[in-house]
Amino acid sequence: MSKKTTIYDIAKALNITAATVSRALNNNPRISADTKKMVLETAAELNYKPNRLAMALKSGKSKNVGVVVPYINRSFFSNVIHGIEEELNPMGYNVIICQTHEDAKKEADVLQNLLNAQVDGILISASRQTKGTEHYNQILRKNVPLIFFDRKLNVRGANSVTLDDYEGAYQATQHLIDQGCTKIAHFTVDRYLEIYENRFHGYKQALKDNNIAFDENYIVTLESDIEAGKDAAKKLMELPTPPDAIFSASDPGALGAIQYLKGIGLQIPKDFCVVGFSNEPFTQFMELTISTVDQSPLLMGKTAAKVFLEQMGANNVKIEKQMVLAPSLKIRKSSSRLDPSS
Amino acid sequence: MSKKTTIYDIAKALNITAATVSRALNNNPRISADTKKMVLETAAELNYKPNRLAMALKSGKSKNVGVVVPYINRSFFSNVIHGIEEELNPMGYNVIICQTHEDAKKEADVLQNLLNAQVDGILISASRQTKGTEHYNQILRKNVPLIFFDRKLNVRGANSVTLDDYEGAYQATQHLIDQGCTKIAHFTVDRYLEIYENRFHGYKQALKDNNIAFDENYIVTLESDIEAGKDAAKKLMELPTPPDAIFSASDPGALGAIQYLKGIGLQIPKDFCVVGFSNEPFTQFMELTISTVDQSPLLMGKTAAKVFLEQMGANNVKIEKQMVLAPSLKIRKSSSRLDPSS
DNA sequence: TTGTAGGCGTTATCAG
DNA sequence: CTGATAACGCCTACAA
Repeated sequence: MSKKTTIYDIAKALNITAATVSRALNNNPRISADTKKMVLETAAELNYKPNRLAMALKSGKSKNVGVVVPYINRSFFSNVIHGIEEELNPMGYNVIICQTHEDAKKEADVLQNLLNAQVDGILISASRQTKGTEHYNQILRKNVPLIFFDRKLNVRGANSVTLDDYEGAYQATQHLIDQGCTKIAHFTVDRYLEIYENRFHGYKQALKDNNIAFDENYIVTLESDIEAGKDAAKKLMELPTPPDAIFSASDPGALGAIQYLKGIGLQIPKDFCVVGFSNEPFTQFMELTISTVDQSPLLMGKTAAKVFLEQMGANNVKIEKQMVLAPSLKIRKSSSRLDPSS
Repeated sequence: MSKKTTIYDIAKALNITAATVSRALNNNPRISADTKKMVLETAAELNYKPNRLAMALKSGKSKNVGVVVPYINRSFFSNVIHGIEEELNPMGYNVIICQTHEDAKKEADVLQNLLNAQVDGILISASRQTKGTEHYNQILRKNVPLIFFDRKLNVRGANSVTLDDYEGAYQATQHLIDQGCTKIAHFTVDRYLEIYENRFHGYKQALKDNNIAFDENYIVTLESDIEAGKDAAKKLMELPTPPDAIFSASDPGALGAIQYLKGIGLQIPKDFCVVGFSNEPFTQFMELTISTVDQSPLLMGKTAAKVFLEQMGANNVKIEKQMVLAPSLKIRKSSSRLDPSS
């Protein structure tokens, strides 16, 4: 029972040839109903399962796609992956997941590895350290579809599915202004990445549209973690004119800030308002729930997957699609002065 | 540049045969240093990359392993996967991740799918609905190593890496008793699964060892989510003799209970102590940090991966290993009457 | 409708 | 040390 049964075993059992078995199994019209039935029956009896490796080698299609993310254990990314799988598994694709740990070298490695594994496509959210685009061109040169999601780089021939980060940041900032905040600081992460750059611009534009002067001192660049958020908030509060609100491009940054501000006796949202970005689960679990911008990761994953499927469907026609999803501001306690409902 | 270069291309370029090229590439001793050098050089020039599919078909080893979990977007599981990848990627394995959504049928499907994809092994945390073990036997019959982690079922020939849930529960309960609690309730999830059954027994034994009577009314079975936790806490507090502590087998359950208890005016930990299980990230982010039992998911993943590698190393020798990891109680505010630090 | 033969890219077993 | 050949499991012209 250890040896796997092949189409040859079926052929032998029926005194026919493997080619005929293959046709029966593939709904090839050039076969009689009788033999087809017999083949199907004995295939079931012998518990035949096709060897995907052989099919892949023959067809040049592995039915595997690579998904590359900085970290798998981040709510946003694992939910995007969830969306990708939901769309791709029913179409017979398996998903190979790789992490870059925000390391450009590691990213190049896993991409090469995926290429060697003959994946049919690659969906990727670029690592923060990635600067060049040569790895990506190499993928496209091999005619492997490349789809960026969330963190894109500008690569000709690649598709992308991103959030309208500008709009999300604009809404978040406008919301803070609507709450009566006038000295709004901004936490950014890495403006080399479009997503953070766009959030910065959305923030800036909202200030401008409300005739609030932009103050460079209110911009802090920090890692996306709680400790960094605390430090950054401390730094801001030591300014001659400390801010009265923070729009953070990351949720952990927002949480750290909140913890620090409460620690020095400020009341949120009465004295100070905070809005984050990403809608990480913990933002809802806190007693003081945190306002944030939802990125609909599930939808992003599904959309990226659909773009890939289109690409596969289009015979040799190169599609170059840039999709942008709408953000959704979640107003919660950390910024709700006017309407204090959850 | 679209066509991939094969060993034949290298052979042609050097006027030698593909077999020789193969030997050069594989550190086969039966080859001259000269030709080897030339092959390596032109391989680099032509940008040759081995086709893993072909190697897989030839060798019968795909260098892929399947990892099956209920949900990928749960901190515990995504960290286990993280650990698995960290161990397996350096050994040249790719990880194919599948989700069951706690659905036994889906689980059977993905397992079959992984088998068809010729994975070299399967690491799995069983879905809650899975009752039979026939799918698993089928895997073992094909000589594909099967390693359970966390949620195991008893299958002969399979390996497992689990947490000492009994011990974790015992420690948690003993800790509550040490805080002066005497009427300790228990939230369980699904006692068909060993992990929950063991947590239940650990809880029970700790009571017994402290001469506290076991009360069936204090046992509530609920889904692992916040709303269910609230409902369950409500139910408990409506008992003639409500409890003064809860040991919850899940963190969301503990959080829901805390939210309900605070809602009715109880002070935690002064009036009521709560301990959860899993050390989900949010348990540390709350203002009222939640005591919980850490399952060291990263270590669990690495350990499961190592068991797999051992299995692959052992030539035809069947190993059947049951590894048990030690739990680690994290004492936080939700149960710290005596030492109010952290 | 079915059989034959060749090939996908690689490696292993023979000879030479 | 190197070359020829077969094989892994499947598919597909082409021929019968």
